[in-house]
Amino acid sequence: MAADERRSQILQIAVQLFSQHGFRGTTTREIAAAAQVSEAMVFRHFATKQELYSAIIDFKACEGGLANPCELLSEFIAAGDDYAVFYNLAINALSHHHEDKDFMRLLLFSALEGHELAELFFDRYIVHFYEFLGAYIEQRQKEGIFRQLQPRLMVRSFLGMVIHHSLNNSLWDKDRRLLNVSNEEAARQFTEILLRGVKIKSEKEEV
Amino acid sequence: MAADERRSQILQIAVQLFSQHGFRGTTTREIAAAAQVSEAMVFRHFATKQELYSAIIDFKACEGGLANPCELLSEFIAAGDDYAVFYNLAINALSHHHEDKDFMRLLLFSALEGHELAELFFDRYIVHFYEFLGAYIEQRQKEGIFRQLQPRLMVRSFLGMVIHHSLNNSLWDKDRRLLNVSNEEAARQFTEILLRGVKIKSEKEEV
DNA sequence: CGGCAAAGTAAGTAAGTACTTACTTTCATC
DNA sequence: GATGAAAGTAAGTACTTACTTACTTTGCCG
Repeated sequence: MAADERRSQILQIAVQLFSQHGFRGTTTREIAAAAQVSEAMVFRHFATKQELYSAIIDFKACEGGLANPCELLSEFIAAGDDYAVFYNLAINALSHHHEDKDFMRLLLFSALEGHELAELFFDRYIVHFYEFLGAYIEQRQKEGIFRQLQPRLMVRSFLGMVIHHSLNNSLWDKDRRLLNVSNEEAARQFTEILLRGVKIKSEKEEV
Repeated sequence: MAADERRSQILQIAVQLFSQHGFRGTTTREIAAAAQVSEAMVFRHFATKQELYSAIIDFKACEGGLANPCELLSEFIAAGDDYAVFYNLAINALSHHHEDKDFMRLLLFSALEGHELAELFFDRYIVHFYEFLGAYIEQRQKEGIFRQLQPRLMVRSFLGMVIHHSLNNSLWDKDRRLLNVSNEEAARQFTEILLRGVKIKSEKEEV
């Protein structure tokens, strides 16, 4: 097998194992066995276990666990369609989380274990996202559509509903004993609650 | 030192270490060193590392990381004061999370690592909490105060805002670069957003 | 005091751990 | 078909891990 081929194979297997058991809970032997090569092969491609973990950061972060929301949302923002902005944000996040559970686990593990992935992801994505959505909210406030609440606290409220829901689904309530709703239904309700909660007057009043 | 005294000392130290580094990331040697006893002493009190971890479950779960909300909220529920119900719920949770960060980390680690604490906590507290608050919401819907949304999805929305906020504060945004608000302010805004979002008519319209 | 159980330890053990070394296989190119 | 570099491995190394054993100290009660 070609070098870079093997390298990326090992990397993908490592992603799975690290996301399932964390950095300290995953052994290089396990990684080698899962990739069906000798341990020495792993260390030929990644000098240390830490370097392998760092490579995962680039791999996963570049893959774009959270796709740039600017492009996704720009048309709805231009149209001033608040519902579409938040609904699409939610549905996009929820389905991403559902499809790539490894990434969420990886992120949580790295935050708990204090690895750099957590910080890097925060700086590279979360901060920008708060700026982006915060700016939009501020504009809607100036336009007299949204109430004068702290924009970033609105961002946090909405992200909270969405992310907490994903977290629950993939960590505690895997068999949906507690709450079994489709992503669409959840996204719709989160959006409705937020918009009714922050808009100055609700134009529509359907149930 | 008396046996049970030492036992609980080791236990408390183990809580700290396990919550900081997880089960696999914490060694029995570290625990012994932190308690300033020999490793053999640890194994006299807890036959295995796993047993020590299980003892933590009982210790922390009984300590009541999430105090029974029924008592806390019953007077506001009786008075029909929705704002007080949700505000007090939020402020109580936020300050608990702030004071006992170990517990949240322990819970997250155990969910990720697949230990029994996660399941036990879910069964013993979360399920009942959803039932309790869900029932209240259902009643308010029958009284024509709340809109006909899925009660448990409302619970999730509100818990999402609160818990996600705590999680952010203690995992990613420790220095409050992204959002720096008091617990009171956060609780107030989460409550306002939820209640405006789910009530049929908003009686008050102050900014 | 003497005795004795409980509190405590030093120094192990066997099975991991990350990582290395010294060697063999594969295979495209001249 | 010979050659040489890259792909691959078996068998280590030095150290850590959870857990044990055989022993010493402490303090209380008659």
